[in-house]
Amino acid sequence: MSLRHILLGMLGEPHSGYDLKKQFNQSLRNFWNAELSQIYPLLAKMEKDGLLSSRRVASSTGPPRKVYTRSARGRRELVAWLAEGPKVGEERISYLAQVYFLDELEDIDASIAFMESLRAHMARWLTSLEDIERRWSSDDPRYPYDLPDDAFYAQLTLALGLKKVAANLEWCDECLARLRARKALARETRST
Amino acid sequence: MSLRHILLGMLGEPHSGYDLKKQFNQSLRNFWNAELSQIYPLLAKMEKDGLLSSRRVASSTGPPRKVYTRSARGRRELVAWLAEGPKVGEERISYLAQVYFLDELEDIDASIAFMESLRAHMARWLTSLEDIERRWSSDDPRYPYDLPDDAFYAQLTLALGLKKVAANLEWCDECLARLRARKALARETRST
DNA sequence: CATTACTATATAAATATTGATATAGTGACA
DNA sequence: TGTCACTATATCAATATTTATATAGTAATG
Repeated sequence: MSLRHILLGMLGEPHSGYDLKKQFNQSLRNFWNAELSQIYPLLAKMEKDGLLSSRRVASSTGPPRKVYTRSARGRRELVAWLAEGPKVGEERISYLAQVYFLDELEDIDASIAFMESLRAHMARWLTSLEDIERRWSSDDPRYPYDLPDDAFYAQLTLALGLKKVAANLEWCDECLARLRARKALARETRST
Repeated sequence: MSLRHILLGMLGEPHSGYDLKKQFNQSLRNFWNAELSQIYPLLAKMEKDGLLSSRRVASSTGPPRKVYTRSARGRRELVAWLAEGPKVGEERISYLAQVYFLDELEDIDASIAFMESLRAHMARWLTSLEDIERRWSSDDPRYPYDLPDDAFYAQLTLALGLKKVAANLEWCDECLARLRARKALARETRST
């Protein structure tokens, strides 16, 4: 499991469950997502296990917030996870599984529609990553060089995100070209 | 959930659970993995739900195999999943989460070691994808053009895999260059 | 004929994850 | 005052997933 470790990483600063969910939606989404209904019980369990501590904080905008911070033990567990080395080979990419079985659609136009939709998703995703980059670079004039540690590593993940989404977009275009060629070919074959 | 649909996709041809696991290890691994202990009960459940049918087949190499094939209903469910459009935004990439929190390691040499290990993983991965491509292209002289439907779509996923892993590898090199520059900078700063 | 390696199926227990739903405070607006 | 939108915390039930383990046949080796 990684969510446990991801929360430990996020809780170097105090945050409430609701806070954390917002961070997932804004940036961690790009490599991991979690629902509130998973976050709340996990925070409670991790506190029971001595990895986190919590306190109530009054709020001006709503009910009192329960903010968590990681303990020294929590930090050790996070560091141990990083020290184990990169966890490669556990990736999960649903849309690729779909493409793998796309021949089941029979109708090539349906495949083309699928791929156009995927392309649109990727284009939106790219825009959102570019927005993040713009925001970060206007927040910090040193961007992307000479950043403090946390921003430095976050920038690295963003850089990979940009590269990969751009590769995806290119690939969608190539797929569409090949699908259309295939469609034309099928038409010719039928008419001869 | 997608494993259910992935199994439906794989069971256009009859396969045993053991078979399916081998296919995961060989190629689906690149976008999804599953253990035997998940596959067996799920196959049983899907059969109970009328999505699959099974029969026992004697084997010359070991105990009798239980092979499953999808039913017409199973195929409809697969097609419905594809028709819903691409499932984007559910990706899970553990190693990127790790990079995001790599600043917790404090010691920049530990970060460099992490990234070198990641680079080695990516290099191996790239080799294995290139092997698959070589195998496919020697199996089918028409590769990668003019392929039958199933091979055509499988080839598309392979093409994306190659693109993304290559992008990852490039990115690792850039990261390493930046980490080393950062290390040199830290040394200078300390000595002045 | 004992051991090892490989093929094959399977279950149990523990965890993780999703999807639906409940509850409540605050601020704005009609 | 009612109600809508938003912030916030939380639980339940249903599923999905991982890790460890059990069982057995076949085939080759010594």
